[in-house]
Amino acid sequence: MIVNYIEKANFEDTGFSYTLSLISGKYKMVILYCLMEFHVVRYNELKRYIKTISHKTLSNALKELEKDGLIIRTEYPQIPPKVEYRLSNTGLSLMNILDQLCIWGDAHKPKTEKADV
Amino acid sequence: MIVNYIEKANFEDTGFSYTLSLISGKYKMVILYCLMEFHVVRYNELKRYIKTISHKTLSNALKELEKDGLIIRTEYPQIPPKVEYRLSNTGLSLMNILDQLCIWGDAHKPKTEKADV
DNA sequence: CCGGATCCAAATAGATACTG
DNA sequence: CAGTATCTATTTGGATCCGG
Repeated sequence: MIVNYIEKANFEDTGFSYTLSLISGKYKMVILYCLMEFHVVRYNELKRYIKTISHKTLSNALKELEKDGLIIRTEYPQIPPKVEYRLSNTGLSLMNILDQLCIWGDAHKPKTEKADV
Repeated sequence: MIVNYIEKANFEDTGFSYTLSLISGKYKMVILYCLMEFHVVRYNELKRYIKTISHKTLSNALKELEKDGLIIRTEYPQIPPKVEYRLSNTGLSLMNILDQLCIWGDAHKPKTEKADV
């Protein structure tokens, strides 16, 4: 199945590119991991966890993750506002796979200055 | 293990980000799939397979893939030059994992107007 | 044939100010 | 509190010319 990618108009419409499009961007994965760790997180809480993220990047990423069905946004209509984010089941199922990328990466990552270099 | 990402300076130095850095870019995956399919491929051959890739993008991608140890470049010192590319064992081992991303993506990709294809 | 070098366009990310 | 709007900086990919 993997082979068809080349023929398929440069893999625009493949499952692989679809998956990658969900997690592309500098911070989406970090957000997902935060949600996995803390289960239910409010907007500013998330922003505090991911210290270096900007407002715009965070809010764009959250909107896309929600649109793609990986996370669930719950808004409480009150003053002051309260919004909570958490992983959907789809999001959770993706995390299992992404975890394998971590393991592979840890195994193959070049050791920095330790072993020999 | 996955949880430490948030603490780890925004996951700069994690296995996950390392893995993603290897395959980031618009065409790296396509190149890897080509090599997986055709085993040993010359530069211009590759360029013909991936019709829309530009010269610069292809050569940059190949250099990085080689530097990262995913592919092997063999140069034949002759006129005209001949250079062959193929997957390394490391590259091959990564493909197994990436294949799972394809499968997940195919399973979760929203169907577009066509029931099945 | 293989690719480097250069210049340009597009996409992505960050800083900051503002709003219900 | 939870965002949006705007303007800029950085990164990325593409087109083209040149050289061994």
